[in-house]
Amino acid sequence: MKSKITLKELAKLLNVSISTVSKALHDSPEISPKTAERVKELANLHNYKPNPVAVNLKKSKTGTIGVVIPNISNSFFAKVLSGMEAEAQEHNLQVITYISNESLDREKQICDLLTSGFVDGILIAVSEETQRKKDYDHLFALVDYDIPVVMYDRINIDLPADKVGVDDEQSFFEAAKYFQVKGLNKIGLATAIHHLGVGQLRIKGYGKALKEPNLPIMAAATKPTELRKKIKSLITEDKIEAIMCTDFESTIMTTRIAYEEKIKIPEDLKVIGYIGKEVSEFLTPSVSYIEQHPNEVGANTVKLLNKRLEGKAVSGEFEEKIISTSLMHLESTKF
Amino acid sequence: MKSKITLKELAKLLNVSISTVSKALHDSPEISPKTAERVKELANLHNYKPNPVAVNLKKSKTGTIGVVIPNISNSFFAKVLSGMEAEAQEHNLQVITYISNESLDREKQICDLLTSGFVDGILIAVSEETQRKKDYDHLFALVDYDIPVVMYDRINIDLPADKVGVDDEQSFFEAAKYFQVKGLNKIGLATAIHHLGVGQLRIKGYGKALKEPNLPIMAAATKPTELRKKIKSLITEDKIEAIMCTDFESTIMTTRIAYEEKIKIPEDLKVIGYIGKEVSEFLTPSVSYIEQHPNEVGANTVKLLNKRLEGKAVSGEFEEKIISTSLMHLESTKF
DNA sequence: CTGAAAGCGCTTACAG
DNA sequence: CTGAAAGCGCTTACAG
Repeated sequence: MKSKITLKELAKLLNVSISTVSKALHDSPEISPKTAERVKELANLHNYKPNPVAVNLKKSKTGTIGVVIPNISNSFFAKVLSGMEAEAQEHNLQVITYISNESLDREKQICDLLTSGFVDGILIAVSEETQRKKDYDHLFALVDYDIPVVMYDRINIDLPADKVGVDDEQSFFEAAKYFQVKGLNKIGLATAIHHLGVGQLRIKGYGKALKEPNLPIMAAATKPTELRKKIKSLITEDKIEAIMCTDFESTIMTTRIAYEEKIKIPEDLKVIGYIGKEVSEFLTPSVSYIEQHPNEVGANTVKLLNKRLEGKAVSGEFEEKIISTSLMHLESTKF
Repeated sequence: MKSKITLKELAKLLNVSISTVSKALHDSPEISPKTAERVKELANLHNYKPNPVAVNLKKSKTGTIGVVIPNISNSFFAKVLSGMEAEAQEHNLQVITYISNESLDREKQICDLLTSGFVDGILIAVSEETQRKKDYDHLFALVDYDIPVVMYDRINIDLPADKVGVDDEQSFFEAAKYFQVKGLNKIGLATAIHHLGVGQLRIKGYGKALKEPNLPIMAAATKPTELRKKIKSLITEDKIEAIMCTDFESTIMTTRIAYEEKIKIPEDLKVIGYIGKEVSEFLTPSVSYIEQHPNEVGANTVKLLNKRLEGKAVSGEFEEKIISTSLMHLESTKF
């Protein structure tokens, strides 16, 4: 790499000391306007930029934050990352990504790596496997290490850390209520993520809305073939009038099965799904969905971390921020 | 943050010099086995890890690479990033992400930031706007700055840099040939990315396969409403027998229009699209697609950069690696 | 107003 | 075999 000019070299060219150059560039009042001018001019000419590694060593920080993402192909997380990146820019933080691929082992590796001092703080959504096995030791290790941690989205772990979540329970409570108000009684639910905290919250919201004579009717399975069978049964045998899907897989599988079984959406079956706008809008028919505002989730996560990094948060006290969802109506809920 | 133990502190505890500790931990032959043992034991006890910022300052590098991503919600790029991250781990490189949101201005900002020394090398897929306006000055500035750059996916720019691309042209040539062998004559193409290099390559491949009496029949538009009208015309008026779609939008829009127009896929219309597996498999019907092996693209991009960072690449000579695609048959190409 | 010195935490050539 | 010294590039308290 073309060797960048350093303070030392600028100092030599100007026949002043390194301290003077550094102070001049920082607009220190100690420096005479004349010298400051000279220094800045030459610095500009040579396009001087302080070496961030040196600055960080001096300041005992890294200027970076680590983001642990379970699955970047999940468009929710992709958008969360985008929101984080944008917000991080505002605070001059660089975002280092670590992808756990929903694996506990990988997540542990990453957490171990993160204690090496690569980052000033950590944003994490735990992996599916972590939640299933309820193995949180590595997370507590992180916190014990006194490195600021903010959990996002998958936050139902009793960890002393800031958290940013989505109002999962409320979203499905409202969705079910919407159907009830419209006079529907047989409202089903399909889920492939009942083992995840967010899935459980969504199911809980649905359950709260359903009281006699509206009993919960659920299809829950992780294995696609299993789920398919159960959803099919809901649609064809239980003859539900509406279905709420907790995740991408169950949503798109539901539309698929309805198509195969010649059940018309929305005429015979209303559908609300957890699915991104880009896909939802193009489905046939388009599927009404819960908008989770992932950009907001990402931005708020970085904001909480930054607050802590800047020492504006009370040590030992933690914030929990919940982002409200919006129910977006497309064709699949047309009455 | 709990202050991590340093070499200095270890040295004091052991009553030896800092140099000795450092050498012992690096298995230097200069150090007696006995001392080495003592040092390592205490280091382990205190879970000593060298401060990466200090090490990097010493070695005049950052240990990080910057990845510029046009749009992380595009699942192709999301998977590329995943491949990069995995490969970077292998080489002990941290991946810093920068998302340009397909904006030229943002891309310029990022490139400017990247010359500040945050990263050792850069992986970039240029934004749509950059390609449209053919404004590449900031990219040349990067190269002139002597920071290693590897372009990926969108590589049709005459920049002296390593490149990793997808065999876009060949993919559509083969797809068209497939239809021809099956005896189809009226093969259409739909595209929302004809202004992008990769789009042009796909169209070119399609065009090469089509010779009299099979004339190209194309629907090309960036605006959704415009594209919709054109695709509809292809399907209903030109009565094409097969359609090839260059991107997610045109693919999913095509299935949507076919559904609305009651044109049956695959009976009346065969479809091949550029679309990810996760969505494709769940569409109704499922859509045959071009698999681009994004993980491979990502991994190879990092490999090329790493080769250069390690000084194993010849300065002034650049490699171009093309990843072959695979045509994946699902329901939409059933004969 | 300017500069010498110390120091962030490490590595390594050199002296003993 | 061990340690003092220099240095990576910067910042800043202190002396003059």
